[in-house]
Amino acid sequence: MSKTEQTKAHIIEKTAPVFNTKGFVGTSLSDMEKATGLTKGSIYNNFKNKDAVALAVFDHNLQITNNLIEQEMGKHSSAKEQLLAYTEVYLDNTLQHLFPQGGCPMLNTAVEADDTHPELKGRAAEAVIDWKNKIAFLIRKGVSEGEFREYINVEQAALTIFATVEGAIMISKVTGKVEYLNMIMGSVRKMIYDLQ
Amino acid sequence: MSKTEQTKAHIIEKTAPVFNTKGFVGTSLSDMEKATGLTKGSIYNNFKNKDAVALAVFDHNLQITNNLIEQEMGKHSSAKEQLLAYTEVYLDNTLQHLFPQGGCPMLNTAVEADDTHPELKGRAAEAVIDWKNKIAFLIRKGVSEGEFREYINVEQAALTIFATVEGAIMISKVTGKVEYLNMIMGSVRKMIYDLQ
DNA sequence: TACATTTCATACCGATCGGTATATTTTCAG
DNA sequence: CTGAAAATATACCGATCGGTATGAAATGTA
Repeated sequence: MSKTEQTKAHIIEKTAPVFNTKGFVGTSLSDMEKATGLTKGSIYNNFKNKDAVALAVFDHNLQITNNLIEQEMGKHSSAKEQLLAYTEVYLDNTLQHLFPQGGCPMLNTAVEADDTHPELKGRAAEAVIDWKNKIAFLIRKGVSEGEFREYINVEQAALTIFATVEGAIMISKVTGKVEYLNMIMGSVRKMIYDLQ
Repeated sequence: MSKTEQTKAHIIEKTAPVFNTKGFVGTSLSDMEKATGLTKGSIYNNFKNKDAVALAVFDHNLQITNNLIEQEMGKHSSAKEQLLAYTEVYLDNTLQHLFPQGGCPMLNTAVEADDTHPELKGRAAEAVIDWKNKIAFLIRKGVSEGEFREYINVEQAALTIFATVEGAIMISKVTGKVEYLNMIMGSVRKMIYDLQ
């Protein structure tokens, strides 16, 4: 790994939590200097501008989330248990441990970039659709393997599970009540069981 | 209504959509000047600072949302139909008409103020709990009137319905797909029917 | 209608914003 | 070990940030 690649990775890793807590407009270059221990000159030698860092950071945060969840899913083989593993990640507060201050990067970016930053919005939209498809794939797998009943509206079920999880994160973060997260996740588990 | 009260109302009304689209940090005083047609001097004669305007704007946006939904609910008397009216508001895009660019103020504020603005976060948390309680109240009403089955975990059901709706708004806004909103709202309707 | 009060605009404040030109240091291949 | 290239720091840019002191205009009451 060349020096440039090292520094790039360093900038991304160190600014990622800042972007995830303060948002894109809320994160200044001086914040980035503090987080990285580097100066603007150095940061701008590795990235074209703040936008470029933000986009790289989003990809990074997303990858962390995806890796964690897919790792948990990998521990199981049946569709039902893999879907349950998805909710387990939030129940155990594992994700909260990875993003102790910022919450879900997908949710944060989607809500902020919505009407302000088309490029980030596009990335967030891709990520959302990607996750919808992952959940849908698992449901279809469960159907074809006889684990779930037939005639499920797969898209609808996948979207609903995903929406409920993201809503749960918002609610529990803003109220500070972990029990809310657990209760809603209980409902999501029931949704998954009801696919049988 | 005195001049001050008129101007205050004018500032709140005109800056409300700006705050809801650009967020708190993303909205500058010059944005507020443009939106109101007033200068800083005038704005600061009516409000202590930007924070004070933002808080008043949040209350205003919340009131608009609440008024609309409660008005729709008022058209019905049974708990089930009142709950369905809650989802109807989003299905019909009525709320989108009120907030054409910004989406749900509760969601936006909750996500942004989360780790950055304790006062706004507090307001958003209150609003979230308030809505959870409103939904819970309706469910309890349905139970006591024999419309819904007994032994429902009311808090859980209320939180789940609310979380799913907010998640749906996020997903459909960022992807630009109204059909996603409609599909998830279909699931919420089913949740309500399943209370019977 | 006179006049004190309040509302609003102008002009300004220091601080910080994102970004860049340039000098200095570090890296690394020959 | 040398020297060119790359990486980093310094110093600076104009613009804008949130906020304020002060003077002009509108308001409302006696």
